[in-house]
Amino acid sequence: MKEQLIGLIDQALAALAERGELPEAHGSEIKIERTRDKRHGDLASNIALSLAKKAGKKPRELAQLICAALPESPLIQHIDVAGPGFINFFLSEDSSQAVVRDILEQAERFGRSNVGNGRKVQVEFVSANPTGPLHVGHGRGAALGDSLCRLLAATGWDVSSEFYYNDAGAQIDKLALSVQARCRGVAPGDSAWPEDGYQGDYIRDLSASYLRGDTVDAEDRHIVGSGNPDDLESIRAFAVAYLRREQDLDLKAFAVNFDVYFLESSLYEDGAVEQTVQRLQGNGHCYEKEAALWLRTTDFGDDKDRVMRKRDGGYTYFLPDVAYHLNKWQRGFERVINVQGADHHSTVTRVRAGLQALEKGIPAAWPDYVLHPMVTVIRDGKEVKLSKRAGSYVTLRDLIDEVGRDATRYFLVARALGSQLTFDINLALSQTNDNPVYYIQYAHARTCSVMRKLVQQGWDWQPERAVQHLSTLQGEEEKTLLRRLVRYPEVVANAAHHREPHSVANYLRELAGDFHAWYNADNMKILLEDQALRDARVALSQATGQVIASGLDLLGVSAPEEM
RNA sequence: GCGCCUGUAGCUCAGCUGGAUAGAGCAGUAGCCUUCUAAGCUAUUGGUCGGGGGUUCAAAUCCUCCCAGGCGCGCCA
Repeated sequence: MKEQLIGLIDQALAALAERGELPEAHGSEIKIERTRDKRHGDLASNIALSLAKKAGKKPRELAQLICAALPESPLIQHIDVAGPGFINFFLSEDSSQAVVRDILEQAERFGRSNVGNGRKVQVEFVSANPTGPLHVGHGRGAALGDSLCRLLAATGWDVSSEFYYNDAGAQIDKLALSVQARCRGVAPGDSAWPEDGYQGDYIRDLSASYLRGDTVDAEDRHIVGSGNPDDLESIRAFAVAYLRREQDLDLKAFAVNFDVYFLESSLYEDGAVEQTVQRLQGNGHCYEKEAALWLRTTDFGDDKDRVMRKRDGGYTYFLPDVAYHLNKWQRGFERVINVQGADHHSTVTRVRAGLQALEKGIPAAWPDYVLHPMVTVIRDGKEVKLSKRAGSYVTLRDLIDEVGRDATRYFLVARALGSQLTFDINLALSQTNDNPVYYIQYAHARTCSVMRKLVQQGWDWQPERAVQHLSTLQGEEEKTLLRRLVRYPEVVANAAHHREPHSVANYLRELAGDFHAWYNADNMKILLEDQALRDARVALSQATGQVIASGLDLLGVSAPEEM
């Protein structure tokens, strides 16, 4: 739609240039925008304002000239020059009514596009350590990452979702020691309790399970606890599997799936970590200092150099991170998006610097990061503290159990990325207008209810017949709803491009509002005796239901048929 | 101290990347169910867009300096 209008304006400008009314190479990009106010038409261009100076004419005068030079088009009903010199386009009714036909024909494909053109993109998210259950912060990452995957897939990308499983390193040692201590009856606070040990109740449950000799069936591993408190290796393997299984269950309850689980330990096993060190040293970006091996990341924009190999010979987390991202690059992902909590933002420059030092031709801004601040949870107006170590804790699963998956996902994804998110449990539980999840789902359920009632009354409805009567959709509320539906493909495309799922959530709330307003409008009834009117209104209702269902699916929220 | 993020109605937040009179929901006020789901609708009150300066036809949006809050600045991840 926009492209077609831009084409028309381009033709007009060329015609004016030919007549000498405009300089030949105006060099201004033609922009078309959705108007905010209905009185300004459907679309508007500021081209006359931005060209006025170069043309040596007053903006309104220039706008008039452009309008006069615009070719005729069936899309356009009429054109206005308004305000300081905007050109407002009022689209013909046919063009907005036609969206109903498009939606009914394309069904769930409506709104999808192919800008990605089958290119590969990887989205890494959650990537929680197997040292405890997932908390609400992970939930935000999961909701964002999964929605982002769906948006990218809807715009033609070949998406692979990945969970980086941090099953090696010091945190895991700490976990194993904490479990061992519990096995031996040592409790947090005792003198024998390991420093910085994990204190949560789940550690106690875990050790009891280990001592019983339980079998753990996780996604990728099956382990039997030996029950021997002295066997730290056995404890470690059991604990990792046990917590892995817990996280699998959390993610399943959240309806989040990953295509690939990548184990950090595999980077050690196949020598990738060692090769990465050698490559970095070979490239001359390393030096030894105080018995540690450093990478000169300051050569690549970092504010200080980083240790790769510690004095004790172990690697810092940073090095496997670089090896991991090299692996992603070698797998052919030209585009990688890492979704992380903002508390990890210092890794961004570090990982990129490490990749640059490899001298593999990786772009300096690769990979992309989506960083989200952490989540605070409030209940009854009071904050619920999150602390894994201390064990007072709102897990993701607690939240799903209490408020449901749909509400949890919606609230975690509906806020702008950069904002600190306050999850209000009471709000998520409320079943009124305050709660946008129910508001949107209710609109969808109503469209389904209309269809059920239609069948009950013995009428039939066929999309092919119905679309012939779309011109009867003349009410103000109907026009508003149509205008909203027309926008859906742009909303999806923009949300994917800017990596902002929340704009889909906002759009759906507005769409649901337009639908409810129409449904409740004076003298408005969908299921009328008059077949032409009934056909058209059912078509509009069905189209709205389809777009709501598609949009909710992008957020991972269900669209119930009745409530 | 340095870096990143945030500041918009009493509250929770949008604001389509520079456009026209800054918008929703909640809360407040006044109305709407013998009619397709009232988990809904209609009307209405409410603003120095944190503050100052700058850029231009045009700034909540871009630049700059302050103020306030969050996060980070480990041989932790």
